[in-house]
Amino acid sequence: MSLLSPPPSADGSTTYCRKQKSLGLLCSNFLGLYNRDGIETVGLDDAATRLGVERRRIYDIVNVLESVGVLVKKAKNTYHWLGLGAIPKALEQLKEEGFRNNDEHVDVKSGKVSDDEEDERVSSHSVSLHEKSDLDSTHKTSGSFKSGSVTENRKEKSLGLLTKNFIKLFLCTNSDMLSLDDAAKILLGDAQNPSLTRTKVRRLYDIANVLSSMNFIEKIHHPETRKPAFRWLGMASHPNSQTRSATGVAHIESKKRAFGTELTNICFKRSKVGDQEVKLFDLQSQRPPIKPGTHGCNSNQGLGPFSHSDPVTLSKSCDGESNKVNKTQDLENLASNYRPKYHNQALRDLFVHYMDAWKSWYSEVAEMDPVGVI
DNA sequence: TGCTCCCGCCAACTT
DNA sequence: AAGTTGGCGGGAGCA
Repeated sequence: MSLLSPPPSADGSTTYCRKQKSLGLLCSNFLGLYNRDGIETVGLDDAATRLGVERRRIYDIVNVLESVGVLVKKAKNTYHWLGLGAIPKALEQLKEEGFRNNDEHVDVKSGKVSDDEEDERVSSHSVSLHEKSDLDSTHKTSGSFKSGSVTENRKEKSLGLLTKNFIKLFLCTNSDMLSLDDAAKILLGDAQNPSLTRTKVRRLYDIANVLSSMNFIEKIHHPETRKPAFRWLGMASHPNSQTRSATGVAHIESKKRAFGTELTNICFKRSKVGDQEVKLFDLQSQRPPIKPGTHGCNSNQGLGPFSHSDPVTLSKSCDGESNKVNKTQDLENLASNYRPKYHNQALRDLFVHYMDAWKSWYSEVAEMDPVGVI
């Protein structure tokens, strides 16, 4: 049975459950499947078969993951797996790109601007693009595309580019929270065309679900407008960060669906599952289910992209003190293995900052958690 | 009832 | 020409 196949219910039939099919869950399962030692390539057909979904959905996941550096296209149907360790570097590049493009912004403005930027100008929302940083545009990133070509147009609207731009909004601004409306207006098509905007918002939901399943962002509600918003967790994901709990954000433990944050493969009945929802198997951590309301092994999950435990190095959680030591060593090995060799002092400092933050967070978690669990 | 977002059509693109 | 990729929007699930 594939990972996403619905189980038979008591009467032998299978009940359709939308959550089982969510991109967020698919992403978690995808990472659970491939995020381990020895994985070098990912075949799209293989992934689709093993995850029990059609290829189309794999494209969605892969495009978003490629944007954050987890994998890179190698050949037709094949991706090279870089792993979660490549994420910090990818984020740094996005951040750098965002700021760099912001510097070039004047030049961009004088010429043709991307639809994103154009959108920004016609948009009535309050945040200027200069404050929000620039967004990627194929006009700048590729000279090989003829201006106005179908290819360029298609590329401009790609899910991958959209993902990068979405992340840049968080990385290159002071605010760590974006309302759904603002994000859509900044990132997506013609704000004066409701139809186009609606379409683009759908894509934003797709991206947000994947990113939230990886704990890059979380869905919240704006404290004033109560409108849905996304909050960036990736760069400030440890408890020491004041931004995590002291922003005054109204954390609504959403009674609404939170696609992408669910790791539930199983849903016996549509709705009504609610609090009694049973997590049969947490693929993300490769661990048995945790009852709702308890913390146990999962108490510290969900703190940024690092939190997506590598099944190989972290799956032995809950095994006691010796594993805590092993995990620390694993993490240190991981950090040293993936430590970028920055020649840029600023980047080096930034990386050191992240490492310190991570160590600080980890040691705090280790102290809080007597059973050696992340 | 509006928000959310899965699904699959089909056009663009690649081999 | 056949296969791959992925934009797009209809419409169903859900609160």
